[in-house]
Amino acid sequence: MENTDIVKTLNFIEEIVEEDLRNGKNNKRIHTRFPPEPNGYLHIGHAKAICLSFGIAQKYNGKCNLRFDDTNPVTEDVEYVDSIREDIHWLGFNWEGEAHYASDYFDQLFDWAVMLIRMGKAYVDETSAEEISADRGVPTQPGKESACRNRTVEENLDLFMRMKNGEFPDGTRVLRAKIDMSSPNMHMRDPVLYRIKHARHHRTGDKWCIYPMYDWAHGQSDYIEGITHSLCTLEFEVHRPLYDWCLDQIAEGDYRPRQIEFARLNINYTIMSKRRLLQLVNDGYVSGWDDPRMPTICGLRRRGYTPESLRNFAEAVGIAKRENVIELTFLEHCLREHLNRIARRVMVVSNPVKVLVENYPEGKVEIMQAENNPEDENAGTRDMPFSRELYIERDDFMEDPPKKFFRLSPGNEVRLKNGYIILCTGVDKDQVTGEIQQIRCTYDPLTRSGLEGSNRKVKATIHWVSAQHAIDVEVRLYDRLFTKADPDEVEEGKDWISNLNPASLTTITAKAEPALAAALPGEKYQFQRTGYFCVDKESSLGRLVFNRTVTLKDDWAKITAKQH
RNA sequence: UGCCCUGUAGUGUAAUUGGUUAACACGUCUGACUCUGGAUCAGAAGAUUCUAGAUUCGAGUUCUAGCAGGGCAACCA
Repeated sequence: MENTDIVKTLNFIEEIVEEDLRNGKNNKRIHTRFPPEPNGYLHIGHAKAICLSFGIAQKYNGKCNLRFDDTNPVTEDVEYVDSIREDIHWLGFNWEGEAHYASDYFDQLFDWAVMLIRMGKAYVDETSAEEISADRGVPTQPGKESACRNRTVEENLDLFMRMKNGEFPDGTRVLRAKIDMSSPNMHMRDPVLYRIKHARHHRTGDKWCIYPMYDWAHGQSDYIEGITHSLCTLEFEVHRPLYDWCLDQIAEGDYRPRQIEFARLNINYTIMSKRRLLQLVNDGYVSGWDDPRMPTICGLRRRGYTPESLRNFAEAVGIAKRENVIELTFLEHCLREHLNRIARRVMVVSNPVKVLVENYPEGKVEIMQAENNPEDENAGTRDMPFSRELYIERDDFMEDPPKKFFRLSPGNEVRLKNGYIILCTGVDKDQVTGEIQQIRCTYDPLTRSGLEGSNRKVKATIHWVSAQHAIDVEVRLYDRLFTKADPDEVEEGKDWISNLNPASLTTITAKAEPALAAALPGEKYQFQRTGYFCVDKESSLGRLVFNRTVTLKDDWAKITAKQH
């Protein structure tokens, strides 16, 4: 009776939020944001961040903005903007109001930069990029101050205006903050605030030829939007002093957004870097961003993942600052948990072998009733034709079975799910190759599913389809993209590409029960005893294509694996 | 060698904020049940809480010193 309630503990960010709430900080407002750069597709790591920032807002009655961090026009594109919006909605989240863009704030950011110059805290530097980099020094040694560091305010103002007006070519000048060239934090060694890029921006067009850097844009954007908790991944930890510094220069009053960092998601057998995902696409290792093997949200969607399963995964994985590698099998567990509840069951034989039921009348067809989903009593039933010639899975028969093999073998009985109990009487083999061409059986008419005679104990139940009624479908069997848990673990001279799994996609033609003929793209099924599958977007009524989302757990496979 | 962050079963996350027997989930192993070798149910194994000191009646939690891992030296975000 007592102590059965498991109190859901808070993660460290929720603790901070609740403490801020207790202290009445920001008038008890909670406002987060998700700030993707539109230069690639969202992946499951972003899904974690999305669930966090939107989830915190939901939980504490706050708001969450979507803001495109579009300060670098040369890598960014509207194609990505659209996909990002779609993916967030698909995951089940809605941002507050309209989507925001850092580029919406370019005017304000510029004015603040001018203000900074007037305060003597920023200067135009015409040192080359290489020299600036060299002068910044190394972490263990202080940097060297630029010769431009002590220009007059007037000179800086004039130069900055001319930068803005397009008088200088790309890369010839930057605006730098004047902070501390000997800071142990490299980011405080007079960071670049603006650079010249004569590039067309996807939103502001040709209005600007100078663009703010991340550090000069991000905190200010948070500030403008009234963000209270700005959640980001660990690599921005060292930026926080700069984030705070920038805000202190421009902020009036007490309000400050607060940056909090958490550890990014890593999953074994998986890569998450945008650069590498792009390489997989560009070099043709996968068919596109939404290839079902990709960890992108659109790839997972096409693979058959559900938003629920991804949200549950993000919740279960938790939030902390410690580096982590989640097991891919855990993601799959979260997936199965949901699919088990919602997927309609059907029978599909992927590697068929013919069964002849010798004592079943030729030409006779019976209609069997099959439960659509034992986990959902409202799912109803469907009809399955039964006849004299059937297909079963080749793996479900063994001529000379080992001890723990419970399925069909000569002299043994097996139950055909929703059908009859059959007894194997023999096999017909190709005389030359020895390959089994047909399995001979007899059926017991009293054991039809639902009849009393069927209540007999039989060791195993297998799936089947009626040969004359079955339809051919294309099935794409997907497996993990990499052969190594850590794709970076490579021999001398090789790179992560060499760890790509050559068997990550196998395409087969399978025999499906006729009820599947009307399957529509996106629909999710459980092929009984095999796995979860969804109808691919390339599928059509005449030519069905299924993607294997994930296999069912398979204890038999575990047993056989152990014997080797 | 500078600065910052992080070290808790195989994996991830907890631990009433210094309180006694370190919890939960996944995984692993047993068993039960089953017209999916799925699902479900019951149980078990598995941790010197990175190490060594210190403070304390009491330390996973505080302090010091080490060690290990990660991050930081883009006109990327």
